[in-house]
Amino acid sequence: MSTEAASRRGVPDATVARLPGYLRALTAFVDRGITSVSSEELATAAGVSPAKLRKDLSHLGSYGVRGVGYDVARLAEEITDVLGLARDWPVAIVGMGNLGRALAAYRGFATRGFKVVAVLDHDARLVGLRTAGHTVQPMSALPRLVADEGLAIGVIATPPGSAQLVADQLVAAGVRSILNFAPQVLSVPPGVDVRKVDLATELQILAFLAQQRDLETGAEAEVS
Amino acid sequence: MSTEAASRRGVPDATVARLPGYLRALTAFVDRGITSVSSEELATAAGVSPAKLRKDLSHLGSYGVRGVGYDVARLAEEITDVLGLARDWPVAIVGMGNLGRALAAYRGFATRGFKVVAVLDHDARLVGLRTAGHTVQPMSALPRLVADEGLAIGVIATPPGSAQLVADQLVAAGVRSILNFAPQVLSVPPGVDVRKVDLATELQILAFLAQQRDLETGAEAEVS
DNA sequence: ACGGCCTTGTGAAGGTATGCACAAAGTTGA
DNA sequence: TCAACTTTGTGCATACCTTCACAAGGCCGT
Repeated sequence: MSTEAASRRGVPDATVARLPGYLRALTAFVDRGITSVSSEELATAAGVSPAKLRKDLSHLGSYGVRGVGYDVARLAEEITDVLGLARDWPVAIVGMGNLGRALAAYRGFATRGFKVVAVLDHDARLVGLRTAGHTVQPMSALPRLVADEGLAIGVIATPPGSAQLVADQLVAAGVRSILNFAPQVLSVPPGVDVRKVDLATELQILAFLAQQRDLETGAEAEVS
Repeated sequence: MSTEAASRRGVPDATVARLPGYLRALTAFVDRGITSVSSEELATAAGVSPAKLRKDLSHLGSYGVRGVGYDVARLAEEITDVLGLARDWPVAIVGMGNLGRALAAYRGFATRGFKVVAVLDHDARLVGLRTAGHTVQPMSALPRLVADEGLAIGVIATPPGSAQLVADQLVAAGVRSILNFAPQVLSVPPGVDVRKVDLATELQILAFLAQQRDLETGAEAEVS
């Protein structure tokens, strides 16, 4: 894939991608007052197999007790630590269209280690408007946000045509983590991480699976 | 068109996940009036390596010409066909909160093989309201939508607490493809496909990568 | 007609991820 | 104290994915 592929700190990429799910399941157990879980219970709650869960957790160290299971609070803290969520990460959302406003209003940030410190838009007509408790700022505010607020993560919620420009501006300001909602491949220098969330891609994969299902069902019907 | 069923069944998951990206890049080439591309050009536009692209396309059959490249229109048509996008898939969006409304207003559906045939909400107070050209319908409308409109894909944009219930209702009505935006593991019977889009998970993965970067930079500084 | 030049398609190799099965290790109860 | 029980952690085998390197194959100029 990108620059440094494989595993960092010995934790495989596939495992890292599942850790947030484990953390969410653990948080739910905490809320229900459950203090200890087996790999089977946690795996079910997270939607994976017990073997996979144990293998994943083994990459973080030994935090379970044989014959008993895992201490919910301790494991949650360990995963929080590994993911780097012990502190809050300042996030800025760029692009105040429908999606940008919905993201700005999303309440899930605060409880999961993130804090929206600013919302921005390239369009001067939107600058100054208030939405979801934030005043829309111009792109020129980026350097100050990085310097004063420690802005570390940029969320791109613009139309695809503006996404690369916004990415360039984020990178120029010193942001090195980007979450891109625009259906557009971004080119960024080494040392900058980009992750992509794409509705159309997911739907198209579902369409493929659905068609596959229909074809196979038809084939079976023919055989029998 | 000739070797359909046989070759498509063997398309690896990882390849299927990249096909939408190739299709998008090809569409962009069509718009620019370009009729032929090499694996190198297409790979760059899609953000993958040329070798990976060629291997992926080889799973669909031989649609390139050695020494020349790929015919843009023909390859786009082939991928459209493999993904099952030759026809439009009827989609319903459930949950008219901020995210649901943003999704309902998203214009990318129509051009990519999907058609929003209905938006629904469990809350009776929202039923009847108009948003983005649709009238919000109650959940009880689902069976009719499946029967009359051929509804095939359900998008869940509800709070996590309602997601499982909505999934159950979708499945009961006959929907077998679900795109879940709620941070909640869904349990569905065999034969139903669920894909998940989760903002918080993606941000947490970015946080992990950012922390690794910081740690490694620090470590290098110590060494030198 | 044909040799030179390109780019595809693909075997082979290496690397990752997954699932199985069981030994290791801790707990519980008598 | 100790034996029986439970569940973790992990070695191994397998499947999957990616990358490399090059032979196969088609076009173009002469």
